[in-house]
Amino acid sequence: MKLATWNVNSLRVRLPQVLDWLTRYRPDVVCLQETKTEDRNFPAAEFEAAGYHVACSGQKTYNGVAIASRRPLKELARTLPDFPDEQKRLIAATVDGVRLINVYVPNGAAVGSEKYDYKLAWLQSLRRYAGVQMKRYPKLALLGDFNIAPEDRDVHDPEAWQGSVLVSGPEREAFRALLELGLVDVFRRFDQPPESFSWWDYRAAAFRRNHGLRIDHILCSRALAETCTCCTIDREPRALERPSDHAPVVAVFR
DNA sequence: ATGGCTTGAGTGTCAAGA
Repeated sequence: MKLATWNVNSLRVRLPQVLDWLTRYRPDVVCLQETKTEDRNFPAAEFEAAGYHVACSGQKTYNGVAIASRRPLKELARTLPDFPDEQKRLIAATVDGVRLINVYVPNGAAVGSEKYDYKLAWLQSLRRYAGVQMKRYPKLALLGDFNIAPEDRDVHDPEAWQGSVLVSGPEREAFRALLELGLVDVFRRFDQPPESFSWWDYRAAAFRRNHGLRIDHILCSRALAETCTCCTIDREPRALERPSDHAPVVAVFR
């Protein structure tokens, strides 16, 4: 199984790039974030024509997540059980016995802000949900845009970013708490190029200068991680005209 | 240099992203 995650920053704008990427890379499953599309406007027909089943949870203007899968999507869930919230940031489904939890973790705006507190509370609730789901589904992937760079090597300029949102201590602790459930960051299971990032600011030629962060992740239960044969970041779509600011992350399982 | 681009909403200009 080839599994991917991609924050597309507006599915309406990025749909041609997404469909082209699906046609060329043929992932079995792709998890999308920041679709910014209400469910009634979701381009389901285009995905189905490309050979994918789709499930979405979207809203106007902000957030929104979706899963496209070549095999049927079962046991769909769209909420964190103990976190009542209007923001559409999670969608879970089972594909061929593998549980997939696709998340768009809140950005957090600035350390100490209301949005930052909301991010940490959301992550605490996610940890509880992931723990419960892992007991029920031995093969599980928690993947998406985590808006956290877990270590300094995931940051182009750790000194400049020191203590700020996306890298702050409490955010990294929340990420480690997910790993402590037994989840594995499969990207780090393999040798990777130095300065591997998944997001680059649109401004200041950040992509050209590789001024990025690694904030998009594929975390797998041990049983699933054991079958992972590679995990890579595909930088190509980031170099296109009118790109998303995020690149897809892809993992392959035998 | 707290800017720098991009998107959606909506038609002037701002919030939000990371």
